[in-house]
Amino acid sequence: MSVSIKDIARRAGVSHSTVSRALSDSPLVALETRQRIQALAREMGYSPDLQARALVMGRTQSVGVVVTTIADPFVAEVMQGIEDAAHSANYSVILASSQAEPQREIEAVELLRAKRVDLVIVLSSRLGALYLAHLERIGVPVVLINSHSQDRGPYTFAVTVDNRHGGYLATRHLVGLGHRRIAYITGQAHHSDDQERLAGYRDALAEAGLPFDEALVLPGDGDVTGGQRALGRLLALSPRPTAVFCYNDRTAIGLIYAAKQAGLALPRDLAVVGFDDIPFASFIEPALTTIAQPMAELGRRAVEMGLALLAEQREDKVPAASNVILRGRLVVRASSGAPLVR
Amino acid sequence: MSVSIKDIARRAGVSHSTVSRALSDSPLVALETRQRIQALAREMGYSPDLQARALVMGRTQSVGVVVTTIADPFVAEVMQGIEDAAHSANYSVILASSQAEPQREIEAVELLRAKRVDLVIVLSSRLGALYLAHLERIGVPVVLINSHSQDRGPYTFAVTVDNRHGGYLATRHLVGLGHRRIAYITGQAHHSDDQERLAGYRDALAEAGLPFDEALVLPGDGDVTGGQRALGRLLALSPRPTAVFCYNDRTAIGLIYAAKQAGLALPRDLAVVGFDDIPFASFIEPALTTIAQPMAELGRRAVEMGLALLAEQREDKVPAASNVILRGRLVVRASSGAPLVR
DNA sequence: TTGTAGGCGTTATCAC
DNA sequence: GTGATAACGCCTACAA
Repeated sequence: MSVSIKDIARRAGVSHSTVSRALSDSPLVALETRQRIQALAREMGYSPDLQARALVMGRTQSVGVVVTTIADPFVAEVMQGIEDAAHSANYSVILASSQAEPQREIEAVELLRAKRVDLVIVLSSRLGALYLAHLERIGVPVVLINSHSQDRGPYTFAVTVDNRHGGYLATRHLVGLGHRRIAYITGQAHHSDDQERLAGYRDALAEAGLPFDEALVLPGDGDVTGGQRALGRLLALSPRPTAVFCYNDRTAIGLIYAAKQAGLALPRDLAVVGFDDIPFASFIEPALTTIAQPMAELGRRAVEMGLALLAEQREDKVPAASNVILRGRLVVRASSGAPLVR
Repeated sequence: MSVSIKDIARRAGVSHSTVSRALSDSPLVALETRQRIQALAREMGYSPDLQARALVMGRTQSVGVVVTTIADPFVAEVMQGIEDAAHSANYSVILASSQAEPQREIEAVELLRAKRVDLVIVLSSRLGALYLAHLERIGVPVVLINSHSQDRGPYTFAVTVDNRHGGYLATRHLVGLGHRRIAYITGQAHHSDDQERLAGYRDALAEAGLPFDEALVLPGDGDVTGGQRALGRLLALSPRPTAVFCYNDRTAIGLIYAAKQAGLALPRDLAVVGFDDIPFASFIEPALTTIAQPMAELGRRAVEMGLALLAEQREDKVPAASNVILRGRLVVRASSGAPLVR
């Protein structure tokens, strides 16, 4: 079928080991033969079998990525960063998506293990301890992106965005505009990202000497629909909040959509701040003020950290790496409005 | 490192071939031993090495996907469909992104070839004949999604959306609302998708007995910025068009954004129709009327077609498959407005 | 400077 | 029923 080093060896009248050496440009083989063989290989359309090589080398030069769904702009952007960094390091990317179904999550990990990837990156967030244990049995470094886990194995690390700081920035911005009653719409329940953003929200309130009011924390689900549904509860509050910080942009977009349908004038009647800065945040009306996550960078850093861990693991060193925490930045657009006049 | 069938064989006191058979549940091995070995394998945390298996089986059970960038909502949605179908068929997905750089496009194909993927899916659209030739040297079935190519090899097929029909639907919708001067904003130059959508636009005009006016075809670039820039030329036309059909949603979003900034009231001053129905099409203001492409289905069908081709190739049959053309559907939202009163 | 031989983890084809 | 043995394509001691 496909041409192998043996085929080349036969045509070149040398042994296959000489071909192998020549193709890896080994100085052990005479320059003349080396070039002759390389030319021949090109002419014959040789393509090395990476699997065969991986089998003997004990490394596949590939990184496995577990996502819930790739059809999420946030995930896709991070993926872009991963692909980019992997490519630079001469690694390839194997994608496994779990659709957030526990069963498929296990299958995904099992697949990556069987593929003998050198490194696993998980971009799922909601991983239980059991799942994590399963993940670590795979025996290669694991890097979690924006996912928390208290007890990790020795080669498991995380790259996260500083949620608490982001929540603080968002809320401080609203406080700075003069808002006193600021609501928060949560993401999925019991999600640590959510807890941290909420903590940042409380930090900013405390700093401004504003009381924290449990009633201003409204449940969302991290998606557009959650934002839409939250509007009703928000309008029912009395006095009505003048501003709202949303767990993420999708929630904010849903909220804005519902608010406009309800006849509110934004941002005058309600200032809105999101989180993520997904690609379309600037194209909704009003354009969304948000905390920009360095998505591609999250991906890049995860790969870099993983490769560093891999190197250390190979030398049996205790990993010197530590978790990476990147800060997001406040992007002010129209949805948070002008300073409040009272 | 990792436990192999030989390790299991040693512990079970049998030969490694028996273990191999037992693990594939072969009836050749006694039920009792079979179960004993399977239990042992589970206990020892055995994971089959897919590469070793692939080496001897001559198939990797993996599909390679070439994209320009995964950080494009359209691409991501199609990818979702691909991953889904691949998973169902017990195939894994290897992602290679080209960033639309010719150099990396070649590298991507080379990588997939070296990985010995059983099937390649290309989602890039702007592929030259040279690139295609390179692609076919890989020797496995190739399925193009939304990409055209006049001369293909025997195992190269395409899954496309019916661009002409989509362009027709979009334009007919505007005609039906009473518009007589309808502009078209193109995508990237010389892109066959673009030519086809334009052809559909002309079909609808012709059907309605409206003249085709070259001056109403304005250059875009397939992205948001192209739409933004097109507004100026559109406003300079006299008489000014009352409606516009855009090559894709991103173009339409850019146009709408610029139009609002210029003080136009949409859709009253200008009715807009896009193409794709990307996730946020319904959240911009006014919500975008568009042609919905069955994105996930494009991906699924590509995988199915590829696997069918693979089966035929293995039996050395002339492929019975033919290109698949899926129709998009018109999704009417606010941006195309109410019927024109004149 | 080159060739020979062994092995990576599988499956498959023989014998027994 | 089970066990040797070869083979897949590659790399790498070790020998020559």
